[in-house]
Amino acid sequence: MKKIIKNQQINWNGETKTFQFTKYLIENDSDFDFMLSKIKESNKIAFDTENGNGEKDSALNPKFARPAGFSISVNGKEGFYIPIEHKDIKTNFQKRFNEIFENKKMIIFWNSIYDGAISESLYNNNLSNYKWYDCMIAQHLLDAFQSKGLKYNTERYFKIKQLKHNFEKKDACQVNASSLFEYACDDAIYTYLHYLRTKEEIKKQNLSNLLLNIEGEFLKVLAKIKLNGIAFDIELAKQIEETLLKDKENIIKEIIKVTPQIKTSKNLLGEVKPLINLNSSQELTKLLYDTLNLPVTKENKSGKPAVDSEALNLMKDNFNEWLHPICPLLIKYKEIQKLISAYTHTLYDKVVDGRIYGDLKDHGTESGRLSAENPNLQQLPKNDTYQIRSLFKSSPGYKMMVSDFGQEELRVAGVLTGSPAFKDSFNQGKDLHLKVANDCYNLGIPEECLVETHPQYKVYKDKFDKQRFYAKSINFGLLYGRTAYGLAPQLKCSVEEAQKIVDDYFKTFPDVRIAIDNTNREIKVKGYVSNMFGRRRRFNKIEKGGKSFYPPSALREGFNHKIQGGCADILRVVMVEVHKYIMKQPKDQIRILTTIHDEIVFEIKDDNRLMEHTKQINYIMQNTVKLPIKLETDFDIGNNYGEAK
DNA sequence: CTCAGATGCGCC
DNA sequence: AAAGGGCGCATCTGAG
Repeated sequence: MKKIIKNQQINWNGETKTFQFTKYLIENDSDFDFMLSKIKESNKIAFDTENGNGEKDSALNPKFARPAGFSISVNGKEGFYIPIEHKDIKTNFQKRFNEIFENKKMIIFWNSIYDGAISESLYNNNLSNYKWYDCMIAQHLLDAFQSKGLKYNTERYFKIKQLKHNFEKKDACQVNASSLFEYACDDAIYTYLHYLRTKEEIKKQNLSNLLLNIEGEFLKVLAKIKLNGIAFDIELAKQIEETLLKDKENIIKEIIKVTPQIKTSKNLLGEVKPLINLNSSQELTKLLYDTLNLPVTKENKSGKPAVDSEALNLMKDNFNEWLHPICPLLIKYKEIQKLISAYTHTLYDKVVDGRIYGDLKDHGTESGRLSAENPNLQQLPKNDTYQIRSLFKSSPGYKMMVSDFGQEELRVAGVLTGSPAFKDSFNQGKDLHLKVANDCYNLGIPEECLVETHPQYKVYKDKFDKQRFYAKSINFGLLYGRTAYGLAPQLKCSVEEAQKIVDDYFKTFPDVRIAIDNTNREIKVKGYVSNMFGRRRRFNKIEKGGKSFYPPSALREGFNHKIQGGCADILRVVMVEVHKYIMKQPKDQIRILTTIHDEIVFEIKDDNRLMEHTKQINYIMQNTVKLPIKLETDFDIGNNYGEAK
């Protein structure tokens, strides 16, 4: 058994201390038995894996990676590396994987989604019978601002640089275990040390329940989702791409036709090409405002004339006629160009065995929401003419079922403010926006007619359409901290009139004003706000002119955090319960494919239990988190994401 | 060449 | 003092 002993100075609780680290390479069964004897007393174990590229995809995809080996530590002093497949050694230790976890209660990870998925995919044990403590998520709950890498945080907190290892060809399997094991052991050792470092602080900040019982369980669901992937229709994607490219060429021709000022060139095939790059906002600025002399309808963030679709859309005269025919054509061009660049080759390049394995990140946002990447499935266009969503389909023999919470943020806002108008509306099936308009502007609509199923409801809704629109604007503005200044353009009125509308609103619903003021006070006194699950969002003061204060954006973000972050944690709790239900069914009966903030996407076997599962899942979504305002869901079933909404 | 910032745009 | 919260990503641009 190879062994490395090192004494190293690290920062521990603010003091420099000398730690002795011992790192072992497990080479045979007697080494393995020795390791088991060394770890048997502990019920917690830090765990990390090293993997090579599989035949189909990179090591970063747990479904297709190849196991190189894994490392463990039960005390932050000794680390063991258990090799599986390396240039210099190949073992069958996969078969002894489960022995390592005997008598253990908690697994400590740095990025449990990955190592949890690897465990299930490559070691046939998804580790879900144990508690999970993910140090990366702990770190995120304590400090959302800083980077979340293990090495970065080791250097930051322990003031020591972890070993670097250059994987030849980026493939751990092609490296000798004898040269890799010290590096690999360090990952487990430092993961354990980060556990020791974060756990007291987590407790002190009342984040234990959130981290261990909510996040810990939810990460198991995310690991499963990662392995599931989602089926993608490559053939259809190529068809759509062809149409898009053809439409783009036609639009360009039209643009050239109506804008003779654009210089063109002919290539060898005789095709006419514009000499302007329509994707360059800089060149568009010159064209629109210098060459064509169009009026500036909107400025971008840095005060320069905007050339986005919104600016173009405003280039109309008093009779609502376009000031120049290029405007609508450019709007169309931008839409097509966006779809081509984001949803054709970039998507089907990611397909492995017919599926896309994107990432849902549990630590990507300050508000507690999930973020999605590679690709970002949270921003697939909706109702576009090219039907991009239909590219994502259910597996053969399955239906796609999508269920989303209706008006979730407004409901949580109602809970937060305790406003009877909100509670009353949602619990009795009333139209909240019309109810608010009725109270605010004394419309005199009988209360019972506000119920959406009442025969007179539609009549009143149409009659007071404008007032309802005002109320709706301000209800949604509430979620984002919108002021009269921002509300005015939307309501097409002056700032003074908008201010009057806001004042009327707060006069009618004082609870809302109080909730906002309380949040403001919370920020000033504590420097952070917490949502209903204890998740915090922290704020930094700014220094200006000798004064130190929280910027106005902090208030908007703080109030929004309670709502948006509250919804995000409701989703976590709900998905954990849905996942438990799924685990009780026969294998692969139901799969969670992804989630989009207030929506969960499933595929369910297309048999006689499809509707039963659908109803059960929706029941769980509505009833797991009990609030004074009930949660409701809507679902759709189809063969692809376009059909299932 | 790489990289970061700006711009713009898709979604909840 | 700013003037709507939360994201990811394609593309262009200029700097090094």
